[in-house]
Amino acid sequence: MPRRGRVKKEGPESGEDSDEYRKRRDRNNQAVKRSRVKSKQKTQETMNRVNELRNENTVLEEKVKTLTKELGFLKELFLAHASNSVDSSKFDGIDLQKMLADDSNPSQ
Amino acid sequence: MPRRGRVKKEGPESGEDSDEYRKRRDRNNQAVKRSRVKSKQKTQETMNRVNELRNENTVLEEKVKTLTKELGFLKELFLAHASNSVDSSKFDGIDLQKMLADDSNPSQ
DNA sequence: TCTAATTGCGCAATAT
DNA sequence: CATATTGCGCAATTAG
Repeated sequence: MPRRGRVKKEGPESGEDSDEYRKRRDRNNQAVKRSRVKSKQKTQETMNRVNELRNENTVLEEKVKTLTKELGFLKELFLAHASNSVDSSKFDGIDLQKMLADDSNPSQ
Repeated sequence: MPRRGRVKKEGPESGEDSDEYRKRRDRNNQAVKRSRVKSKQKTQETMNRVNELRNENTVLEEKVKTLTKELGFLKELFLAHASNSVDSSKFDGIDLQKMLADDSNPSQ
């Protein structure tokens, strides 16, 4: 029973003509907006993350600098006072020889 | 000398009809593509930057950890051997009293 | 004023 | 079957 001008459905494509089509389009447009907002937020958060990490990095670098200076000071102090006769074997992963070496970066 | 069928310009809107209009549209479409490619690249680079910074951060944290441990070791070593009679005033920005204090984070 | 770059928006194809 | 994502073109706006 072929009714109407258009035979059956005229095609399952997205271009119906109105009514249900329009409803679907509107909902998709909303989805598109949501998706794009989300995308922009993510991008923004990533940029913020870069700044956070750069700050943490700066703090850590200063920390390393300070610790290195203090370590150098203590080494010199230690060597100046007495350079041998130590028990050691009390701290893990530390090589006394290396640590007391005169290079400014023992642990690398 | 008004030529052509349309009187003058028919309106400065973007919808001329063809020819020059089409040319402008095509050029704009190209510009849009370039702009979007660039935008995506920038986003990608930002994400890469985050990873780089996280790695640097990890390295620095390990460095701080190691230096802190070594420093603790040397302090104990120093205190165990001799806890007084030092000249100091030889290194800038270092407070010997604080440094030799028993807290594990002297410089903060 | 013109051109290129950006940006918001809707459509449709496609991915989830 | 519905929503989410994505490429694409249009037009308005911005920047140069």
